[in-house]
Amino acid sequence: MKRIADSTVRRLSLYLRFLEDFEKRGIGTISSDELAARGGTTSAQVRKDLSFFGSFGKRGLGYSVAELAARLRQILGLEREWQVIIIGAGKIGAALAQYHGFAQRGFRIVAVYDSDPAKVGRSVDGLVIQALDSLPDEVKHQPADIAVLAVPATSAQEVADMVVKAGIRAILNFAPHQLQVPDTVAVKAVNMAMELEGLSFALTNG
Amino acid sequence: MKRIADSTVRRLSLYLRFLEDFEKRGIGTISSDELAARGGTTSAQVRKDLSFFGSFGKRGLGYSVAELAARLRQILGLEREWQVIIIGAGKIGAALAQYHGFAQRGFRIVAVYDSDPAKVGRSVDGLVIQALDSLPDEVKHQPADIAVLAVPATSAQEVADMVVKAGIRAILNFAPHQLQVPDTVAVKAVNMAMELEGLSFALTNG
DNA sequence: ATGAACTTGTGAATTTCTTCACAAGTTATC
DNA sequence: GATAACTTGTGAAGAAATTCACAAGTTCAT
Ligand SMILES: NC(=O)c1ccc[n+]([C@@H]2O[C@H](COP(=O)([O-])OP(=O)(O)OC[C@H]3O[C@@H](n4cnc5c(N)ncnc54)[C@H](O)[C@@H]3O)[C@@H](O)[C@H]2O)c1
Ligand SMILES: NC(=O)c1ccc[n+]([C@@H]2O[C@H](COP(=O)([O-])OP(=O)(O)OC[C@H]3O[C@@H](n4cnc5c(N)ncnc54)[C@H](O)[C@@H]3O)[C@@H](O)[C@H]2O)c1
Repeated sequence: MKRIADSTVRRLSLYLRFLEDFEKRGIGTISSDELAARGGTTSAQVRKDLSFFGSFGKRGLGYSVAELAARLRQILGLEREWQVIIIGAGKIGAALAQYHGFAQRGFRIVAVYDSDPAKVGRSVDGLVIQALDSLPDEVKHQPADIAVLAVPATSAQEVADMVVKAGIRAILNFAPHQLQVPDTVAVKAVNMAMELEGLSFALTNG
Repeated sequence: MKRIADSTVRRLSLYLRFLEDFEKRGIGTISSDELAARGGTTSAQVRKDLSFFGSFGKRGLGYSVAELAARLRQILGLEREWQVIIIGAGKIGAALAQYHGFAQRGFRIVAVYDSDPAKVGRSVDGLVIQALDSLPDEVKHQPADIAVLAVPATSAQEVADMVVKAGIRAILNFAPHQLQVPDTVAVKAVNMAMELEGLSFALTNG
């Protein structure tokens, strides 16, 4: 199978969100044009993105909202539940642990870790904070799919190394540090400072 | 001036972070190769990115770390301080307000707004939460450059409309909703669900 | 001075991504 | 069942981003 571009995957994720919206409003079918208008893209782009995976529409009519949503969930791997652990129970880690929007989308937060003895044992949103040291054993016992890193930038690399060693193959990194991991591990970074700097650039050179 | 790609700006932001790191460690000059290794890119990419703005290096030697950092700050518009307001003093809004990493990079949080009367008047990290209604007047009085939206997705569009009307021309959106704004307004979105779905895709099709 | 070892800056080549444009298929109407 | 009005799926074209490759410049050792 041809390599799928990151930008395509991001758009699929967007399309799915729109489709769920249409589904909720009881709309049965939708055209690539309507889907494109919502996402700030073009109908050709929508059709091309979908064409990598098959043909899901009906000429003259458009796409069945329910059917396309189901296919996108399948493509994105959202038909199963993913086990997520959060490392770093600080401000951002706690906010994430308390956010129920992820569970709704099939990302179940199963554990929260921290290295600070003062935090271990407390709970966040019903989850008892575990000692970081216990991670390798815990993960052996109850495997996790995705690790969310919400630790200071200075600890991010060592925590990532530990997580990779424990066999976890996907990381969502909030620390402003470029992680070095084997290329069998998928990493996505949420870098807010970078987004702000992008806005700064736009305001300066707009 | 030629339009600069978003991907280029993101990389400049990365380079700047590495340079600051090198600066701290007392390293005086650096080659495009070393800079590239850090960011997971290539030396040609680094040089091309920089070439859009001028030539800052010395052949045979590389770049002066301090000088290049200064030029990047200038290019990105980071020589001044930007006034940032946060709208929505919930879990994520509060985490952001309490985070001092932004101020360090020149993004000064000057106000926090919320529509919930129970929250208005309380403070977060020394800032008193203001009523959303007061935003237009407050902004007239003390202009803000960037609005961070940390409100539920259902309110995001109306809040964005209000912010745009108040004259703010840059938005960082945390709500999982595609904002419609005039193209004079810069928008960046932090969409964590999308990142997680990207990881789900990678794990499924890896 | 000279040569060896580096490194930048940049056109050109290549690869990747997006848009165009249209045949082919569907539905609705009369 | 003929016609009009849509819409998909997809090669081909076009645009954009990345990588190549090398002339030109710098430093250092001898
Ligand atoms: N808070 C924000 O709004 C925000 C915004 C952007 C980026 N970030 C980044 O997110 C990360 C966390 O930020 P925060 O504001 O939540 O910080 P924080 O200080 O509130 O929390 C960090 C937590 O990580 C724990 N920790 C430290 N080292 C650890 C280790 N080796 N293993 C496990 N846990 C460890 C600490 O005990 C603490 O509980 C930082 O890298 C920060 O730069 C935060
Ligand atoms: N918390 C997270 O980790 C997280 C992660 C990803 C995305 N998000 C998104 O960020 C946004 C905020 O999430 P949260 O967890 O902080 O929610 P929250 O419910 O804790 O906070 C939302 C806040 O916004 C305020 N608010 C509601 N409507 C408003 C309006 N019209 N104007 C001003 N304020 C208003 C509420 O009073 C509340 O204080 C949501 O869109 C959520 O989907 C949050």
